[in-house]
This record gives sequence, C-alpha cells and structure tokens, in this order.
Amino acid sequence: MSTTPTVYDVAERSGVSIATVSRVYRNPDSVRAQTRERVLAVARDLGYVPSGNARGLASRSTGVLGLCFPDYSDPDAESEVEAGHGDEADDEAAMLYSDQIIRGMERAARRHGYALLIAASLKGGPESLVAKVAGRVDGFAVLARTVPTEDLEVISRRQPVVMLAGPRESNQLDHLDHIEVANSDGQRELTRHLIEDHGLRRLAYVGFAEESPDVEARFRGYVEACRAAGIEVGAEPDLRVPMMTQAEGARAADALLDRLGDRPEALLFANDQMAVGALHTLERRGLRVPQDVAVTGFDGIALSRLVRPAVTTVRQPMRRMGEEAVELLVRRLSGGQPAQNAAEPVSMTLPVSVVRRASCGCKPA
Amino acid sequence: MSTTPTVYDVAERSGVSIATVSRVYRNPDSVRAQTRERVLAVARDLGYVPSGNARGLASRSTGVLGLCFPDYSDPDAESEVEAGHGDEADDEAAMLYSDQIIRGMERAARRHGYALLIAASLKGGPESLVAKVAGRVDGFAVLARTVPTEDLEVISRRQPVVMLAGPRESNQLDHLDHIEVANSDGQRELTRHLIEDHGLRRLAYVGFAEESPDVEARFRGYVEACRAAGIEVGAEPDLRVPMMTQAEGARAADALLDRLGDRPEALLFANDQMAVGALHTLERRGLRVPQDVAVTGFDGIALSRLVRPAVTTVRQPMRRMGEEAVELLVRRLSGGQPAQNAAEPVSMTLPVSVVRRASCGCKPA
DNA sequence: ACCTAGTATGAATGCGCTTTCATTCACATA
DNA sequence: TATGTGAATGAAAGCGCATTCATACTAGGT
Repeated sequence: MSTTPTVYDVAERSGVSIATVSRVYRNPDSVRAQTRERVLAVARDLGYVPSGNARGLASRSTGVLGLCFPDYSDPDAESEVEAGHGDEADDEAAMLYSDQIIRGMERAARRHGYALLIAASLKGGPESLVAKVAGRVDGFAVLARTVPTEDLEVISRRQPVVMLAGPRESNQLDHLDHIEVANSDGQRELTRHLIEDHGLRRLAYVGFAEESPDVEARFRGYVEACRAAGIEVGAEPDLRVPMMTQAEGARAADALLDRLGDRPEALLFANDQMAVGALHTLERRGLRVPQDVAVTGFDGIALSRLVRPAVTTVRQPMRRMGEEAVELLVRRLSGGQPAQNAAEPVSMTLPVSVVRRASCGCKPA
Repeated sequence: MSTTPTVYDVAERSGVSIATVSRVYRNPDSVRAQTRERVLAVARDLGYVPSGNARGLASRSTGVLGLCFPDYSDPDAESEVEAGHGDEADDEAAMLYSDQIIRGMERAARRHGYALLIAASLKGGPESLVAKVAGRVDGFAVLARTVPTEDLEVISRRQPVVMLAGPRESNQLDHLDHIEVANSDGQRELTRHLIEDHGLRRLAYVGFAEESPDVEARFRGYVEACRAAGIEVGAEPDLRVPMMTQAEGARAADALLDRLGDRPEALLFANDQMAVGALHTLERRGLRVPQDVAVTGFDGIALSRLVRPAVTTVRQPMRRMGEEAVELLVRRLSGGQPAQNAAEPVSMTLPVSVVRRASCGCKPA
C-alpha cells in the first residue's frame, strides 16, 4: 500500500521470474495461458501498473509524440465574441491555431498508437520546456519560433523533429522535416480579389515587427498582387505591430487612419486577431465595414466568422498540418534509426483557401 | 552520431563524473561555475538532452499530468456548419467538449510546471490506453466512462486520479476526487423555461441508451421541471439512442415525429450534437424551428451557436473543469505521498447556465 | 602549523523494466 | 534408449539518471 508494486512484487507473488511478468504484458502469446492468467490475477490484486518510465528506459522508446506551441492565448479573444455577436461570453468559440493542430496530431497519433504530449512555451521559463518534452517523446513537432534555434539544433540530432509553419530555417536547421502553408499564394489571391473583384486600389498592409517568415511570405504575396495590378507599394508593410493581438490590431487601425492622407479602402492584416481588433476601432470611429473600409485577416480561426461583420480571410489547414506532422514523425520513427538521418528532409507546403465573407463585401453583414 | 549521448558521454568528455553532470541540470548552483560551463559546453557540443525516462525512473516522478477522454469525434460535425450556415466547411468551428477540457488542463498544468499527456480511448484497443498514460504521469484526469471501473480502481491506488463529469461511482471508486456539473439543475431550468416562458407543454426527451450518469441526471432535471408544472412524464426518456451523435439525433427526430400521435412542441436532447442533427431532419420534413417545434441541446459546444437556428442549450464550464482537475491533482501531489491517501476525496459540482437562442424562440433565427 | 567547517566532486547503488542467452522440459523421432 | 526440437521460463545485464555517502580540498580560526 505504501509503495507501489513493481514487476518484482508480481513475480514473487505469482512464483515466476520478472522476465515472465514482463512478457505477459509485452508479448502475451509467448507465455503459457495458465501462467499468464496467474500473473494477471496477481497484478490485478496488487494494483500493478507497468512504469512507463522504466519501460521507456529499457526499450528506448516511449510511444509518445510531442508538440511544443507558443502561448498565443489572447486574453481579449474571449470577450470579443460577446461584443461582436451580442451573445454571452463564449470561451469555447475561440479555438486557436494551436488547438487545431493539437486535434490533428492527437487523432493521427492515436491511429498510429501514440499518445500526445503537449506543452506551451512559458515565456521565459528557466528550464527550457523543450528539454522537458524532448526527453520524454520519440519525436515531436514544433510550432515555428517556439524553441530557440540552438536548442532545436541540438535536439534534432537526437530524435525526429518537424517544424510547423514558417519556412525552413536556412542555417543549421535545414535537415528538419518541415510543413508550411502557402502563405504567399493565399495573400496574393486575397489581395487580387480585393483589387479585381471589388475594385479597391488604396490598400494598406499591417504585419509583424519581429522577423516572421510567415508574415514576410504573406506580405510578399500582397506585394505581388499589387504590382500585378499596377499598384505601387513599398518594400515594407504600411505598419508593423509588436504583437499580432487584437489590441494591436485596434491600435494599428487607428494609427493607419490617422496617418494616411486619403483613407485606405482596405486594411489587410497578417492575421485574424488583428483584423478583429481593427473592426472595433472602425466601429468606434463610425466607419462602416466594408462600405467605408474593407478588412481582411489571415488564418481562418473560428473567431473570424463569429464577429460581425464576419472577416474575410485565408484559411490554413491547421488540423491537417497536425496530421501530416505525425505522419512524418511516424515515418522517420519506423524507418529504422539509421535511416532517420539518412533520409532526405521532407518539406511540404499545404494549400490554403480564401474565405470570402462580409468584411470585404462578399456577403451581407 | 549513431547513438544518442548520455550523461556518461558528457561526463567523460568534460572530465567530471556523471554525478556532476546530473547536478548541472538538477541543481546548477551546487556546481562551481567554471565546471558547470565546461559541462554545458560539452553537452551542447554533443547534442545531449537528458532522458525524461531515466529521470523519471530515478526520481520517481515525471512532471507530467494526463487526460484520458473518449473518442467522441463526430464525423458529421465538420460538414454541418456548411449546411447550416451556408459557409464553407469549417473544421475549426467544431470545438468539442474534450478540446475545452484539454485547453483548461493545459493552461493550469503549465502554471504549475507540468506538461500534459493526452490520449483518447481507442474503442476496443487491446492495450488499455490508460495503462499507457497512467504509467507515464504523476496523476491524471479521466472523463467518465472512458476507463473501465476495474482498471481505474487499480490505478487509483497508485496515483491521484480525478474523475470528470459523471457522478462518483458508488462502488469502489468513491475515494477518487471528482468534478461534475449541475446536470440536473441545468436541464430543469431549461425545461422550466420552455414550459413557463414559452408555454410549451408537449415535450419529448431524447437520451442515451447506455447507462450514463450525466444523461440520467439531466433527464431527472427534465422530469422534475415537468412534474412541477403538472405535466405528466414517464420514468424513461421518450427515446434512447445508441450514440449521442448528429446522425442519431437526426434519426431520433424522425422516429419521434413518426411515433407520437400529436406532434411534440419541443424536442429536448441530452446533448448539442443530437440537437443539431435533429435540426436537419426537421428542415427536411418542412417543419420550422422554433415555430413548429422547439429544439434544445446540452453542453454549449461552439457548433450549437453556429447552426441556424442557433441551438438553445445548457453551457457547461468545461474549460474550468479542466483547470480545477489540475488544481486537485497538484494538491494531492504536493501533499506528500502519505497525505495522498489520507485526504478526504473532494467532490465538486460546477454550475451551468442556460443559453437562450433561436431554437426555442428566444432570439430571431 | 593544526583542527574545523564548509564546498565541490566522485563512487556506487538503485529506480522498474526489456531483452538476449541459456536452460529446462516435454515429446516426437530414430 | 539416445537424440533432436521447439516451447516456456529464468538469469543477468543493462537502459540513463538521481542521490546518498564518502572524500578531497579550501579557507578560517587559534
């Protein structure tokens, strides 16, 4: 009662060796039925549960896959729905990027007999959470920018790692498998839509200050579409924000409207949360969306459709990204250890789709 | 390169003993700065990452909390939104019960320095997934009916377990901590609302065939409200379905409408998914909701608000349930091993709230 | 110069299980 | 009866780390 039972206890009480006890769990058929039953009975009686740690140590594999994601929780997000929709506060409406990936990974992992260990990066934790995760899984996925490149480099020498969202780091991480979405294509198509289908030409783009491959790619798509339409644009977004939250989006809209001489006809944001924040600013300033100003986001999170007007955006197949990540990991894992290093790194780009809603004028508000 | 580096490798290359290497990670201050740096440099060079398994084995604690949840995924769920809302397929809209709990647990776990291991029960997997989880965590939460009572009984003797949703099993599991929601209160209030505020009196309840404490409690609330209003009801739901999915909900609505002589004025379902399924059936049959028939669900999942008409339901604080679960576990874990058994089992009931929407006639469709 | 209280480090043991490899046993074959 | 076979089981050696205890060393104190 005081100490948890081990193989030794079970072995002793059932008159067999620990090897047999182990076999009963690992490979039941290799033990005579009669013996097996006896062992199982004792185990049940004692309350024995094999230690995953010991198991993992001895067999050097855990049957667990991991995911490290950034703590992007947006405190605003939860009250937004209320404000925008007139319904009660609805925390379950705000399904984040990472939630989708978790779901995708969990499902795929289960199919392959793995469990999923998830951990969000604490901003400046002393102990790198990665080390914690990395030490207990057979392989894991990392959302871009969650883990210091340096750490990743070290860890990826030890076990399969797949990088999610964001291009392959050019430096030392180019041996990682990698999954991204067609950021550039999506933003280009969305921009083209605004220009050609809605006839808008005075556009403004709001991105992220810190270097972010995704945002850069999106901005690139924006620029391409503009140039293709003969609209001149700078090499930089019209505004860069410090964080891609709703609060910053709201502030950005204000700044942009104050700054630019003639009001832009459309504000394009690098993600949905900022776009939603901007909606508020515009309402406060008495501007109608999309009549006075069109607004678009990127990501396709649930929130984007719940606010009014619903935000036109680019949907990323986040769930699928999670599934693909697991597939990649499993493939590496089953390919025999040597092959793990030998195999060429895989890099896939998942397609995105433009979702036309009310905020650009495609649907009634 | 071929074999992953261990403490031994690091120790050797940096000219210290493995004990020192271990200390560098566990208790950095106990090692002279100069030595520490040397060790860390070698570790970085070698690509060393401490093995969580070995760590766990030696220190008998993992720093991981677990969650076992049932595989309630509803394949229909994803196309529903499209049909009901006229928008594109929107997989991110369907945030399930378990997703919320995961989120709550993850967040609380992170606050306490734990990671989260999640695993859905494969229907009839040979290896109990519980064993898999149980063996690798310090404690875990179980969604009711995910794990055979017998297994739970065994495992709970070994580590803290908190049971989520569903009343305390009366038999042998009454020493587990336990969190449930006010199922009965919620359903009673919702029913009262239909009767008193909307003047409906011909009601029909659809529940679950298999014994489910939650559904039973909900039905009980329904019965109480009916009786209080002088409406006679049987001791059994009007219909029991084999699974609480949309497909079953749709089928149930058909069956109910065909069977009952005079059409019920309201269909009350034991969860949202069934209610949403019923919406389709009603539309197909040319019945208007809520004018011809009111429909209600239970749970308050995101889907319930996205369909048209939005479904009136009872919201459960699932996220909070996840958080509370972690708090409970952490408390047990930090209370010293002996206290773990000594402490009285905690049982808490979280409040729910009725969400009035269009499907009962409270809001415009 | 000698003893003491720390401090930094090493040696050794054990955590609970998996996994060869060897052994035993029951039978079938010669 | 001697021999070979395959099945069931045991013995023992790790897996990679934490930790206790012992030891070497440092700096004070007298």
